[in-house]
Amino acid sequence: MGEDGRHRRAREMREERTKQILAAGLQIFAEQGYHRASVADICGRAEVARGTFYLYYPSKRDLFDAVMDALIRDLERGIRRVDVSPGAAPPLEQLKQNMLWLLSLPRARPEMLQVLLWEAVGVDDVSDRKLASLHHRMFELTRRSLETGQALGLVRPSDTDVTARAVVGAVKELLLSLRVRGDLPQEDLAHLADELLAFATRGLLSV
Amino acid sequence: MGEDGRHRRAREMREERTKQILAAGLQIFAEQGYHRASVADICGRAEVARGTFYLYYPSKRDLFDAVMDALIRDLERGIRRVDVSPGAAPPLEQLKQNMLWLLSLPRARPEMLQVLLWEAVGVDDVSDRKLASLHHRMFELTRRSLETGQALGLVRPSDTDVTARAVVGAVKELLLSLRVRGDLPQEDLAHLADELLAFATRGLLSV
Amino acid sequence: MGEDGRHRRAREMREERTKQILAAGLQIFAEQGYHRASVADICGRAEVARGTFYLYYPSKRDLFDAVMDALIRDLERGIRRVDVSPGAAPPLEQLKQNMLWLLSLPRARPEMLQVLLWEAVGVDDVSDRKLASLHHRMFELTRRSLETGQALGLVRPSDTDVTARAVVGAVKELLLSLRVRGDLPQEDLAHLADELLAFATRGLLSV
Amino acid sequence: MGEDGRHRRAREMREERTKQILAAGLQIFAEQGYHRASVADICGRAEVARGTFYLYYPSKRDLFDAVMDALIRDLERGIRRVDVSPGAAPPLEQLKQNMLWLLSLPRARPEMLQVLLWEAVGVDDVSDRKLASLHHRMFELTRRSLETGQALGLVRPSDTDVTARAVVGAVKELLLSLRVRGDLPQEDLAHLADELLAFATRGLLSV
DNA sequence: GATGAATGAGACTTCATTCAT
DNA sequence: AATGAATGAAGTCTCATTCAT
Repeated sequence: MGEDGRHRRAREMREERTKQILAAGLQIFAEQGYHRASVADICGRAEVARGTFYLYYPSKRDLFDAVMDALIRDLERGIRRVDVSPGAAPPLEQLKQNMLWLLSLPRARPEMLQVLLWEAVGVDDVSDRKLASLHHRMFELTRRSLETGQALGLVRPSDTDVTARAVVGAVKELLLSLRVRGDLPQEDLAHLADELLAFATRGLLSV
Repeated sequence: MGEDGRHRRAREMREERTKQILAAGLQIFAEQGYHRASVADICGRAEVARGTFYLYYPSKRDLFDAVMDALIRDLERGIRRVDVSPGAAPPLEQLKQNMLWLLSLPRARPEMLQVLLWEAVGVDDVSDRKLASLHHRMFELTRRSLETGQALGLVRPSDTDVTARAVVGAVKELLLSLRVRGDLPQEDLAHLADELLAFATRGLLSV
Repeated sequence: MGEDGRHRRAREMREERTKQILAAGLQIFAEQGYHRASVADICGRAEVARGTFYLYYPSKRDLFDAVMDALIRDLERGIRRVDVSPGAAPPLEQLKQNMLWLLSLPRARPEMLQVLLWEAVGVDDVSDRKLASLHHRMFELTRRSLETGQALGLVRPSDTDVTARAVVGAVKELLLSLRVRGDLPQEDLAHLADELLAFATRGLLSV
Repeated sequence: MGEDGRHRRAREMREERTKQILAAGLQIFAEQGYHRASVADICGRAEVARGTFYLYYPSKRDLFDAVMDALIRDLERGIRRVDVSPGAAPPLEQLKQNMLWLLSLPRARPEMLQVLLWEAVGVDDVSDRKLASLHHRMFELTRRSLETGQALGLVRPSDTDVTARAVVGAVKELLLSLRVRGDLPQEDLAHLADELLAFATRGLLSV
């Protein structure tokens, strides 16, 4: 139908614009943080007028929510739950894959980490809850993995509530420290992952 | 003599007020973060007029700096460098003492952690630099301890650049997660410290 | 074409608003002086919101500069340098024309004189420099005219540094005194000009 | 009486302090103008506490009034009315004396001129009225002198309303221009006075 | 009387959001 | 749908004046 085609076209353009503003928001929020970023900045980057902005997002706050939601979705999409079914790759190998993917983020998606690990922190209650919730899922994923490992006899008995947090914290910290050093060669990522896994699996003590 | 006394009195009162406003700022910043906290809020908490505020701090920004400086000073004061001279307590014991002290902070100084680990993040370049600097010192402290441990044969060979970050991250994460649960019994702290140390020293794998 | 028209229209409206606020500023500054005039007053007179003001002028100070610049431009535009080329009107006649134009200002542009001769005095260093500069140009114009007159043998020898100032001062004073009497008939202006010129040319003494 | 002595002493000290603050006010107002001068500045110069200020003057505004009043009194005290009684010095000589005294002011009392000719201009309605009133007395003095001169046949017929203003303006202008050049030798004053009187008596034209 | 810390009204300015075109 | 000029609430900071000591 002509009607349908026109409608579809309109919808597609609308989605296009929505994404365009979202992308601009991501960039600006990553560069300046929520408070220093002005709606004018974002419109400038998105190359739309200030009024247009409000046709697509009800407020600066809502755009920030959308940016966070998109980042969180992308982040969680990349993480593979460890598969312990018979025939799957060894759990440690799977872990390392996850680790490598995470460690690739500072290079591949620097603004993602800049926003999720830094600029979104303490913005307001809503964003804090979003972060807490993301964090909680990462933590639970880790904790359940550890418990599975314990059930399989791979992981020594421990308070997974504590150790899962320690693991999550170690990873976050490494990502945070990579966030600043702009460029690091791919080979190093493997080294980092190895070191991190060695630390997590065998600890620091010799023998 | 009388002159001296009057001067001393005046100075003391000035210091008192300075601290009073600092304390109010700490509370308000911890509760609301830098951006949502208004000078009026802080004055309300400190029970002084708005003009009074500016007799003691040149601006809201400067008060925030002072708050951060005080917190960082308190934090670093509490951390004891591990003493490896003969006759000192065993290094792990010393580490555990540090850990226990840190883990007591969510209870003893909840606003300290709220500000240093959360609200000060991403406020502006100055506060970010302060945090980065604090963080760097913590990291270096840890890294040097690990290197000392390696030299003594206690710590297995590893890239201390990575492992030190992992350790710092694990501790930060635990503090961050304790920050929200207001009340936790003293005995648990020892358990947490033990678990954390066990994780860091022996890793996760069984055997 | 349509693009051009829209742009031109927008530019015109912008210039209109700029002038509208400039005019309001002139009125308010003339009525109240720089310090008692608030941005709110000016916006009230211009019938725009406070925020609108800052779309057109970066600050109250800048508006005052713009007001002064416009007044100074208008003032200097009205003054004709005396033409001594052969065939030109007699110098005294030309002087009288200038004088008449100046003397018309209290009626035609009362706020101009109110601001330039009164309210801008002592506002701050920038405005003082602007006034000094205007004043200097008036003085030099007068001094050079006197020197030309001396070269032509029309003006008696004298220290033109002194006499030029005296002339400028006499004119300023007359303008200042006319500033308050709102209404005076046009014919009087000719009388004033005649008296002033008679004073300046022949002095006070009889014979 | 002891009582009397104590009271007198107290009164004298009060007057002393009053003058001390007045002097500080004069200096600060001359340096910075009314609006930029803060009560704190004045107290600093007077070496009294801020509270003390208000024991002697009800407000900054009132101090400014007092400063102006003192300056105006000093100024008018120095001006001698031309004495036309038989046996008195020739009127022009008396005029020159007045002129010389006025021209000595930029050196002798620079702050007086700075305040009366510049900083007090446009401060507010009260100070404007004071200036207008001073000005009016100077004008009337001049006008009556001219009329006396006309009655004696010394001064040519003219609209004294205009010429008196011209004379006052010329003098003011010269004072204003001297205000800035800090140092000029005493002999020059005579020259200036001569030039000014020559201008006023004989005008500019040759023959 | 002297002090100076405290007060709070008031000014300027920013910027998220609205609205007429 | 798109524009961008206009809006005005809200926030920071200054400084003349008051008041407890």
